[in-house]
Amino acid sequence: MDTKHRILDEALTLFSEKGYANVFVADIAERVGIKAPSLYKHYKNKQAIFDAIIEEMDRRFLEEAGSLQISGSDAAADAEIYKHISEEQLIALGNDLFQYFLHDDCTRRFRKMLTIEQFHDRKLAAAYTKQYVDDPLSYQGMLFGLMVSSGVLQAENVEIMTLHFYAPIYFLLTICDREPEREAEARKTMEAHIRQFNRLYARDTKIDRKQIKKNHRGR
Amino acid sequence: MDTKHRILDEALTLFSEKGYANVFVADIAERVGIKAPSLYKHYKNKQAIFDAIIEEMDRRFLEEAGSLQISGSDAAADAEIYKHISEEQLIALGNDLFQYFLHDDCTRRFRKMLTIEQFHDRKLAAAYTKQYVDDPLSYQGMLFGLMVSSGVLQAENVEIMTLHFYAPIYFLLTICDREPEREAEARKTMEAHIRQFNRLYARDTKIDRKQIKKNHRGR
DNA sequence: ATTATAAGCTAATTCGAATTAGCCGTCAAG
DNA sequence: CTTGACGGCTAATTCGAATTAGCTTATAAT
Repeated sequence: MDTKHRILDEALTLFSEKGYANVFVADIAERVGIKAPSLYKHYKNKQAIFDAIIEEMDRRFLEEAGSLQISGSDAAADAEIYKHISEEQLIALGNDLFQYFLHDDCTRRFRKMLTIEQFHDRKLAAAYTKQYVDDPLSYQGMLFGLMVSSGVLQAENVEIMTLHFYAPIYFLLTICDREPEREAEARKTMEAHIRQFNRLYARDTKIDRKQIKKNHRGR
Repeated sequence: MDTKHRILDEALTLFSEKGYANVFVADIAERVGIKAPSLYKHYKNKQAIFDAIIEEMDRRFLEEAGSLQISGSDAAADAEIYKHISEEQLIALGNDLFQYFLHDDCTRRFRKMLTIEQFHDRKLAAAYTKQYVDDPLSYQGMLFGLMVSSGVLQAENVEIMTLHFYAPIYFLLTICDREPEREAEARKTMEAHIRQFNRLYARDTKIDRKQIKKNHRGR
């Protein structure tokens, strides 16, 4: 009864490496440890395996929607935290994002598969955009909105600020997907990115920083 | 004699839409206006067509290496220009990049093809990284280096500054590749991005701006 | 004029990969 | 005990797409 699930798992691995069209049903079967015809006891055909993966990931995505992106904790708690954010916390946020996207095996393989298949049909394109563009921007935008309104960050256009935070992370991520050996370099770059981001957007000048510290203590 | 070239052109179009494996030799032939077997008078087989595209684009890329990214003019001239850059020129630089990447039909189709095929073999991965990561960063890094040393921009880490400029543009580009109907929105976002980038990185405060203007007149 | 070559076509051929047929063992429910 | 459904296997079958064979015409060089 677990076979059905293992098929999805191995199929996802293969699809993410070679793309749907280059994976043979027999390859998937072999990985699972059965023969190709046996697969058909579990799925109507090859396409059905693909569709099941999409469905499964959709489900998983909805489940995780609450705890989204950031390590544990609910939105309300996040809100409190991000009103008093420090540079180190910002870096932690970036690392969490990176860690989640790169080392959650499921998301990593799924993202690679979508990267390959995104031009095949509008559904897949839309899924990609939602997961890796609109949702991260909207969630992080919310966080940065809080930081701006609580005076931690400058009152610049928040959407662009979010883009400035997220786009470099996304960019580094795609590099790692393509050439995993560049991950260490990418991590360093990301930390430098966030430190510089913070330097640029934090309420500036040494005087202002003191002001902020006062504010913090005051609460 | 032109057929040979038209085959590459139509093949590139199809590969960029469906990926190599999903394109039939007969599809390419039909587009060209011949029958499938006739293709073999020009190329040994399907793979050879793909390889020829890669070669051709490599060649084209080397040719354009001089006039790279930016509209006309050689590096020396660029150097002079970018010592005195204004916000509007920065926006023009972004627009040029965008225009080139999105609306040069060849690069657009080639990029989409590489996006689909990048995980198939290290050669393709390397080509992608070179064209859309390392080369743009190194060229733009050179420009920003000039701007920093001539005092137009703040003395922040230039590599990260370049990342902050380019990553959002790359990000918007991938959105447009996937969903071309979002291009207008992306262009607006890009302009806002560059204005905010400039606000963040330009030698700041009104006093400083005056200082820069003086410097400009002085030369 | 003759011939070689280039470039096209139709009609095979080949071959690989998805899918189907039909058989078998296991095991839980009755 | 036996039966049926579940999940696996081997041996077809099917089918689609790449490639090859072999013929034809046009054109350019000898």
